Amino acid sequence: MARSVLAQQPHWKAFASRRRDPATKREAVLKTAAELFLEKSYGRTSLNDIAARLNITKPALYHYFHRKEEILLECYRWGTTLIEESLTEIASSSGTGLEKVAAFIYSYANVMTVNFGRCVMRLDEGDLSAQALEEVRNYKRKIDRRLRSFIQDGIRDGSVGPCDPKIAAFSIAGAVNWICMWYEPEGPLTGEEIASQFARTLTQGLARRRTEVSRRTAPPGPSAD
Amino acid sequence: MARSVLAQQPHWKAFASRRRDPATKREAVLKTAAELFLEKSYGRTSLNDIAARLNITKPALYHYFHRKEEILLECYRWGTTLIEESLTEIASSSGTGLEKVAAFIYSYANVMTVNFGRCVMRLDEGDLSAQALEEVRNYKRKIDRRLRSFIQDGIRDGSVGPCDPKIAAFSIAGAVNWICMWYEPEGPLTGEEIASQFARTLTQGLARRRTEVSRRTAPPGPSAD
Amino acid sequence: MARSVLAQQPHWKAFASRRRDPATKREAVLKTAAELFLEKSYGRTSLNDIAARLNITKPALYHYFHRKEEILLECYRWGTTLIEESLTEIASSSGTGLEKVAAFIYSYANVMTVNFGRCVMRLDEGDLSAQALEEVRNYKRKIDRRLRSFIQDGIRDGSVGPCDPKIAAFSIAGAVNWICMWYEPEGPLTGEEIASQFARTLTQGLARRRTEVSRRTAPPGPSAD
Amino acid sequence: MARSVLAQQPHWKAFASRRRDPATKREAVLKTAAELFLEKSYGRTSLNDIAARLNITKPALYHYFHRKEEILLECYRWGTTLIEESLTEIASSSGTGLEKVAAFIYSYANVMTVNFGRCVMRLDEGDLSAQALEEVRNYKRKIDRRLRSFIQDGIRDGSVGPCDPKIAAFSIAGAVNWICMWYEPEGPLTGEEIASQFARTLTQGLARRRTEVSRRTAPPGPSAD
DNA sequence: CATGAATGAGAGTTCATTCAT
DNA sequence: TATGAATGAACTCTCATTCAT
Repeated sequence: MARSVLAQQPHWKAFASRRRDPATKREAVLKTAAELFLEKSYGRTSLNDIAARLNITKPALYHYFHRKEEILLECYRWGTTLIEESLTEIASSSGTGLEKVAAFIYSYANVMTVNFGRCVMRLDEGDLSAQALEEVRNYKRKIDRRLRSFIQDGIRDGSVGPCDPKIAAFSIAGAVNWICMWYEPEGPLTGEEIASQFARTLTQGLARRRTEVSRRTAPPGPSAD
Repeated sequence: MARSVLAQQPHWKAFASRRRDPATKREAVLKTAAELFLEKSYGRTSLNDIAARLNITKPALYHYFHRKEEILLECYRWGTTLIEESLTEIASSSGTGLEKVAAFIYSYANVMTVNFGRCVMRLDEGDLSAQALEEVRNYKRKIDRRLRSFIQDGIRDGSVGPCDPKIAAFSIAGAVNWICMWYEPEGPLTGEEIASQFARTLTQGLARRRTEVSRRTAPPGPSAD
Repeated sequence: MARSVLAQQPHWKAFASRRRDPATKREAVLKTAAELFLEKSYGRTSLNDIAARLNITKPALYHYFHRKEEILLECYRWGTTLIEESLTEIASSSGTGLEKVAAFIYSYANVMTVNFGRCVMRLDEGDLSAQALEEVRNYKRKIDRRLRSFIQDGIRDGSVGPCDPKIAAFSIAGAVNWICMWYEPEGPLTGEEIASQFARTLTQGLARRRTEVSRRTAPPGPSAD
Repeated sequence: MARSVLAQQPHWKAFASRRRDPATKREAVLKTAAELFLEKSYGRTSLNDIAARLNITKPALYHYFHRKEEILLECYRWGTTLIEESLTEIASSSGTGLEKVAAFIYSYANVMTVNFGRCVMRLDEGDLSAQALEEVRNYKRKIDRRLRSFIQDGIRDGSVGPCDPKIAAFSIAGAVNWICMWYEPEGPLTGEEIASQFARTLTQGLARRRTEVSRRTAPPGPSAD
């Protein structure tokens, strides 16, 4: 199983032939850009860098995007779409609030190991124009609200202990968001491992439980035991 | 109680007179730079921006720093010094591993609400030269090792449940680090509130404890109850 | 006969059309730069000066050279190539040592009246990077060694009187090098005149010969008598 | 015998005490500046460089000179004075034209091994203001005229063979001037050696004389035989 | 479609020079 | 007399963006 991005089809192959789906090429630009933005930040990534890695010339990029910032915004959009998809799935599922939180952590952590997902939380919002910033901020607020509502569900149904949902949501989301800062696709940890461990640590806490038998809230997905 | 930096003496006052303690001026440059770096990122902050906010001209900055990057590195250093101080204090204290972890979270979270502390975790390492990067990375590794050792202490002494210390440390540190991304000095939450809530949420977990009576590991500092 | 550079096609004509041989344009940049470097020195010649004389803008120069110093180094290279060509021709010719020295002076003096040749000896080596300096110095050493070997040939074959070849070479090379300091393409003296007179003065000396009949070592090229 | 400049009293010692002849200090500035101008060129020598080598501060220099260029001009003046002195001495002496030429070469070469003398011929005239340039050019013309007149004397009295005095003067002056480009005070050759060898090579020429007996025009100073 | 060429704006940095103490 | 501080002007270099082919 090749987890390496480089081991996959390199993105510039999409530009090898003149006759190729323009959508495919656009996507190739986006994937390459995301890679570079994560490697060197948006500001230090020049259009030349992107073009060079795709084996095309700089102005060719302008066939697919009007401005540099548009590339950036599109990266955000792909990333947020990924998150959105898993969130709506969880919200519609049944279970206790704590179970939903655990599911949230698990699937959100997974997204944070994918380039587009990492972009959403890692790239500097200051590079977005006012309008684009609005869009992205809205989106992030939505995620936050979802997580808080899961926690409140849990408080209500008794699966979550008493706490300030706002701060609790910040701590959980922060832990997961931070994954995008240290995760390396080539590294020793798989997304699965991280996701399930995070789900357990954050819901159960570090402190030893009185009785370790009664864990009703196991993380979804492959059990890490 | 003025929590706002802007409510304090504005930094440019340090440059009001020509003969003034140079150390004070240097510090004023640093504080202003930190502010701007957090507002707009290092890359988008020009020396002109810093100078303008201090009511001086760009080349005047070169009396206090040799290169722009030196300002950045110095911000990192002030921030890491803050962290270091509280860390050594905790390490030398007695208590269970879990208590140390809680103390770590509490005091680290507080640092993350101070500009220099925020710089350490929020600014983009890619802006540092190879050598400076080495220095900063070393420092961060040290923090991570400390936290892991506290967790291992806890596993040994039974205060912490079984877990992978590496991933657990990542999740806790991540949650706290992320504070620097959303915390606003002007915002509604004080550093204290955040710190104590985080310490509890992360050590005790979200899930309701079987019996809420037996919490032996209360966070240090003012109780948030 | 137009000896003036300015009377020729002005270099900026190469930039009249957008699609034009890039090599031609690069060469035009180089010739213009050489002119300016000789007029005002490298340090006082700004990229704007060069661009202005070519009727283009400053950043356009970066299509042809990566750094300002690269322009300088390339001037050196064109100049040294000119010298090299004539030197290898002489070295392979037959004749007494003195004849070779005379031929050296003659052809070297001619090069010193050409802009690129003048650059080699007139421009300040301190403007070169360490690596480029190495390259240029190597080259100059080679010239010096060649001249010394001709003199030693002459001492061996009896055509040159007894002397320290090192100092003799310095004096001859110095006289010729200095041409680049006073020669003006627009001036009254042609390269030919200078070259042949120099060849005779330096080989025969100023002092009147016992018998002016037996000059076996006439300078090559058109006789100046 | 310490030929090294550095082995002498370092120039900054002149500034060790507050009470010191201002003229001495001015001279120290000048000597230091000359050193640096020769090492790094005028353009690359900053006032800070000069001040640093003298262990004083930059604005202190403005007590002795009004503008940077004034320092430069003064270096030229000290140098030209040195040349002037020896020239008038020679002109007033009796002897054949060739003897005067030889004496000229000998003493001029010696000046070219002294820092202020080197400055005159090595520094870039383009750094002088229009007015200062006029002054220096005038001076150089005077030297040239002197040398030409010696040669013409020689042609008239038969000690010099037939030649174009202008070009002959250029070649001789050039050879000597060039000394300032390669001479190193720390190097293996003394000024004396260079001067006497140059005088002989340039007057007698490289070619072997029919009879080496009849050299009537020996160089002045210590014989190099 | 695609590209080489060109540009305008702006960055960090250096430095001679002046001001205020 | 001497100095630390400050400035304005200049320079090299980078880059997103547009034009012309």
